[in-house]
Amino acid sequence: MRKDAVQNRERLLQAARQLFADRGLDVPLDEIARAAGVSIGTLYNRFPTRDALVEAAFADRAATVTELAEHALAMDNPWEGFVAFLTGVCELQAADLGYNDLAARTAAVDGDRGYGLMREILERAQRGGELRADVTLTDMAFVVWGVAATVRATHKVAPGAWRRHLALALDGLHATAAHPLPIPPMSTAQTRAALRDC
Amino acid sequence: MRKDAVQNRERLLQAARQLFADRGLDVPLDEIARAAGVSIGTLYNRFPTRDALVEAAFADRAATVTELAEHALAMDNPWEGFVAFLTGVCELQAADLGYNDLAARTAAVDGDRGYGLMREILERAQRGGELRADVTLTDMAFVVWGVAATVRATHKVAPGAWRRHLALALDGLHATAAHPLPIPPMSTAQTRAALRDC
DNA sequence: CCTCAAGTTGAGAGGCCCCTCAAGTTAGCT
DNA sequence: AGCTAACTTGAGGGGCCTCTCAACTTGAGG
Repeated sequence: MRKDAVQNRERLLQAARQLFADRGLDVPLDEIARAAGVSIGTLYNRFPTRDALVEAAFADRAATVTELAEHALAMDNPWEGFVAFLTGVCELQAADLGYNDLAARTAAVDGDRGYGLMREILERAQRGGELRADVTLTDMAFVVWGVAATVRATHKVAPGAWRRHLALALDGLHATAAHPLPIPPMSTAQTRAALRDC
Repeated sequence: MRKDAVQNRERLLQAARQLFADRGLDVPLDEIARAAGVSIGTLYNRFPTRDALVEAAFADRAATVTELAEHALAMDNPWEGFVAFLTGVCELQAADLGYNDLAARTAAVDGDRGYGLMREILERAQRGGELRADVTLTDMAFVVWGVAATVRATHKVAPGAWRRHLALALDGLHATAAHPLPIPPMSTAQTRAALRDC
């Protein structure tokens, strides 16, 4: 790849990250091109689809989440690790409307990457006895969807409100709170499908 | 108003209710007109803005919610009343993607109407000791936003999944689950503003 | 310095949606 | 039956966004 192409790619990614962060994943692409000081044609040269751009813009996050997960597993108290992990992910969401949108389409079940770690975090916390035994990995989607919705609604007027939402959700996941759940968890296939359509 | 105008209004409302229910609040208006067998111009004659149409289409819901609230207050067990009310509202959301969208912009704090009843339901449940004492009316927005997000994501592939989400949320609202919350509740002004921008 | 593959450009076609308004139609009164 | 205010119509202008492609420019190897 020619070096000017590399540079343009980098500028596009930076502009995209900025605009995604400020306004969510559906910023017009021509605005990103303009912000990058590059023509719309170049944007399409470097990133043939919006998804390609989004993926490239947030490529680093997978590693970040993995770090969070490892850090969580390194904590002594399994429940606190669980809480720390979810809090960490939600902090990423709250800090970036683009990632907030993306997380809602990606949550939890992305078995491919470091998310296998999430299963460990969850199961360890269950073995520790503080996380209720009847929740599944797929239930984590509810947390992410919920917090994502709260972040979207409140980021302007009450940033940080999601922390209260998350705290309430976590209390609902604590073993001491457990009442029998009305229906079985979603299958991973269902969850995957649900994530797909936003 | 001329009787053909009345008839067209009615047809439009029916078409709108159907399409809103199936596809959410942002169906193209011309599609609604087409489904009603009427021109787009007529739609604009009857309903000058999208909001006017939405409001008319869901005018009955306020009464339904009030009924739910009264029914909840008539229950012996305050907590069960609280649960029944939230479940009822969420059932409305799950049954109609349009109302699901609308609820997310309307939740809880709409002091004007029968929602004053919601405050009663909540406070009664707190006095009863089963609803944690540190939650506020504004916290109900988290439940509605969360369930709305889950309904949107899962209605096709796992309808009913929201019941599990709601059950977990409710467990988090139960007094036995209460751990200190990290931040104070949103003010009603904040909540109102948050509801405004989606 | 020359060359050409690699890269850039931006106007424009196309899609979707909103909203208007001048021309045509009709209900319902007299 | 005639009249008029009320109503309907739908083509069309406008905005916004996506995506393409023929013409142009440039980096870098020889």
